[in-house]
Amino acid sequence: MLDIKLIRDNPEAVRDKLALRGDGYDITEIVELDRQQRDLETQRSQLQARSNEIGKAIGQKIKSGSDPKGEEIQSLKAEGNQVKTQLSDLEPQEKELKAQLETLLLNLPNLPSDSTPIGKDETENVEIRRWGDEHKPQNEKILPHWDIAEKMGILAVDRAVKVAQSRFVALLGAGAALERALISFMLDRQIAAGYTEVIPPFLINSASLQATGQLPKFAEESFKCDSDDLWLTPTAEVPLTNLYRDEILTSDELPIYHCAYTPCFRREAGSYGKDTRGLIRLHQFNKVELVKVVRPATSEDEHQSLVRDAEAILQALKLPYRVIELCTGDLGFGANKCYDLEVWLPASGTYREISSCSNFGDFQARRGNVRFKEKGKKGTQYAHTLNGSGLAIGRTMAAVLENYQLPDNTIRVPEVLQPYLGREVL
RNA sequence: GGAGAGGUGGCCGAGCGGUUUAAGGCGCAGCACUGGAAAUGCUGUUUAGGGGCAACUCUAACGAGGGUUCGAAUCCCUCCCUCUCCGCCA
Repeated sequence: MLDIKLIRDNPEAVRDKLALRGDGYDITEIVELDRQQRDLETQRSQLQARSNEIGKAIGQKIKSGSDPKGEEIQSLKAEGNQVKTQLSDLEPQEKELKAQLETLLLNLPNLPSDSTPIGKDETENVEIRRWGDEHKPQNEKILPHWDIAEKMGILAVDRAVKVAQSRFVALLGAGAALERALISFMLDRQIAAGYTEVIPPFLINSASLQATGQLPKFAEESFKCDSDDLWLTPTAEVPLTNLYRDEILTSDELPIYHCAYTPCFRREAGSYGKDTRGLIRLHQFNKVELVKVVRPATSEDEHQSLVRDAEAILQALKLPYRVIELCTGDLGFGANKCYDLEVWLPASGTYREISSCSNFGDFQARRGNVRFKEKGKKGTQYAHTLNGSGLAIGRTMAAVLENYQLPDNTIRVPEVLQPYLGREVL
């Protein structure tokens, strides 16, 4: 959520920044509603003050022996009633304005950072660096990961669809073992890099989803448990960031680094027909996520190191990848700056997103009321939140199945995974 | 799921219709005392919004939301959460 004071004081600057994301964001109504709301608030609090005076005066007069039925008190009561009538007229108006304002603000995306490249859509994203060209497999007859997996008997698609529906899979035998090895490996690495592991709830309430930005705008992307105010987690970003919702942290608690393995559930609405085969786009997938809660002054550096922590996994697995910086037109709703890591998938000859590392600034902290207090300083400040995949497991599995494929339809196990799997070939 | 008890400031805990402007304690910070410390004393110690250049000032908040009243932490209703016992359960 953007700071209403920022919008109030610099509407033009906010407008210009939002325009970099594309059309359709208008703050005119927000500015106007804010003005009306403050007018009403001033009136209301003056009436309230008078009402408090009257209440206090009656109390004192009764205490000092006045007749509660006497004329003096009766006329005060009459005035109290009159004030109350006026208040009961203003209050609902102000409430309504506040609710409208809140809705508009919740639907407004974050402002892109000054350093985010300007562009209209994904075609104008910027490649920052590339790693591991020397590890790209030279074999030209590499099977897509779904073919090799079915040949190996480690992936059951049709049977999983029978159990759930399309875009669900089951892993068997070495497939399940590889998935589990990847999870353990990634967690171990990120813990060694300084992240504290968390196993959070996988069902999440609405307030949490609103804080991180999935609600209200993107309700159709998540699975909801109908009879409860609970949703299946779309990413561990939500439960991890929300651990600190409505808290005032002390400055020595920051920075907070968390990593977590969770399954992730997404409806993938609007992507019918896209990536229908394999492990790329599923309603349920596993992910190891990184989340940071930091001081504002450090968040840009923390963002860079977060990206490096995610990259370290790809490097350890010797999977070729590139780092893309998203342009203003492709930036996610809550991010002010974002890098995607894209892994090389040789069967299709493309790079595919395997991690997305975003800096949210105080956008989520404001929605979720995550604040901290600097020792010796007055008042509180919003923390900055960041997160990134470290990494998406299913897509990593796909990348391993393709980049480590051997001509005899077996898979060489990446060196760093061998201790987890106890073998060199699957 | 059944029965009961609760939810008050950073923490403990009193208050159960009117100087509560939330007692008292603990903790924390500053000052005094001290060679230094402990102990002691004094002072201070929430958050958010509005107005003001500022000093300051008004409003709101006692789990959440409604209601009764001139006035609600206190009474009524709904919901959420915690604890205890019983049942069920990995």
